[in-house]
Amino acid sequence: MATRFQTLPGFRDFYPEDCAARNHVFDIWRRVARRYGFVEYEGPILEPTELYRRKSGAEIVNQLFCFTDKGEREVSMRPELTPTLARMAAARQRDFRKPLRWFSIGQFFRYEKHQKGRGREFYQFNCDILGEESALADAELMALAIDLMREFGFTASHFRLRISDRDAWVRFAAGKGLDEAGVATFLQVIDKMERTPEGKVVEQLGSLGLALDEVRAFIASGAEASPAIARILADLAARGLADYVEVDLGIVRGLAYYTGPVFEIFDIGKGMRAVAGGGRYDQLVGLVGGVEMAACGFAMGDMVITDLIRETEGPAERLAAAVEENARVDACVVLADPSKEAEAASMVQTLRDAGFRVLTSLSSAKVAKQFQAAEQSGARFAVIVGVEFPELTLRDLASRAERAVPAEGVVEALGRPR
RNA sequence: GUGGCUGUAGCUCAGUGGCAGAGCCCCGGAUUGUGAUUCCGGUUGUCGCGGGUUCGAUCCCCGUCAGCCACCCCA
Repeated sequence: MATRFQTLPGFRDFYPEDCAARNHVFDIWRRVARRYGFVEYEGPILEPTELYRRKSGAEIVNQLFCFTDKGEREVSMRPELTPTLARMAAARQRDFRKPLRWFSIGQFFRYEKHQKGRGREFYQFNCDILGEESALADAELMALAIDLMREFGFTASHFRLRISDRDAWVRFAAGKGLDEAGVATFLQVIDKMERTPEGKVVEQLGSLGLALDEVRAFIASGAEASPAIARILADLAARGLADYVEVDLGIVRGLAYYTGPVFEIFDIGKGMRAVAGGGRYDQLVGLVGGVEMAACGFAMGDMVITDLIRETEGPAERLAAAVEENARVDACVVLADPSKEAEAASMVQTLRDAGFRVLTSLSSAKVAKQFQAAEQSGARFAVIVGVEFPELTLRDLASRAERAVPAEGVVEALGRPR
């Protein structure tokens, strides 16, 4: 037997139904982003490995799909878009009025072990505002993220957007006398605090000269600890989105380059998965592109959100409707008399020109077969072309009712293309 | 990177230390221009791969690869 090929580990085939589901997600990402006045951009899928090393450090290379190309260049399949965005924005920063409101939908690659909600290849929606320091920019992104979820069909009972602020933590740590390295260690402890046994947390904080109680008290202070968060909360409340938001200073997203407010969207089911996340990164454009530019943004991957949609009543129905619509057929033209092949071809073209989705048999199948195919296609109508042409028979495939229609009246008889 | 579970027809899965199975799907047929049901017929397997035990292994053992799940990580 010949070798059976299958996808590489962590890579996916998208059969038509999967592709329709993927496009449903893409459609909503794009629709909501445009509603907020964002414009779409795209970058290269292959970048110099150094671009990611610069941003994230040498150890990142272990998680990259990287290789040496035929020109001896060290290159990587992109694992994320932010460094590319920073380069692009910096390179032509004088060409654009600030703030930039840019979004992108693209495919990314990470050399990791494949598991639920995570593959070596995935699609990600990226949405960023560049050249704006106000916390209202952060709030705008959070509102957009919430509206994405609502557009998928989720409600406040399904998810929550949790807000934190790296600045608040840095001020807290500095007030306790921690140096830069101490702050970094401290933030990692906070990041894992929820999943770490209390005794170990006490020990870790103790080695930094901190007590668990004072850290907990700070987390409990919520918005009072951060003017930026207070501003964001007020803005989101004014938009009527308060129900979707909560302050949780315990949220600390891989704080490598975040410099201010950060946020994540979590599903409230037992999964408690993060479906989106982002924050402010005012230093990164300077680091990568050499031009100082304030920036904030967030990303949402396709795998977790699609899992969540399929598991949730409401969003799942919207997805199913989109998949069904994708495969919809309006009419099948049935050739009942072989001598009318040319007339049938002409009829097919006329209907397609009018915007209908039309199928017809590509081989000389028996009429019974053609009807069976028509029924299985899900078409609403069969248009029967036979000896009586230019008179046609229009058959409603669901009700099985037939009526005679002149050839020139078929487009009208079918109604409007959807 | 660590551990658990699973690999048998295109799909979902039975099965037994002694000839490889079912359902579904797919294809063809049941005479003239109408779909369902039904009936008849048909295709497809290195039983994931490699080794070991055995007279004989799809079955037992070891390894390996792949998938799923949990942990680690998560820009």
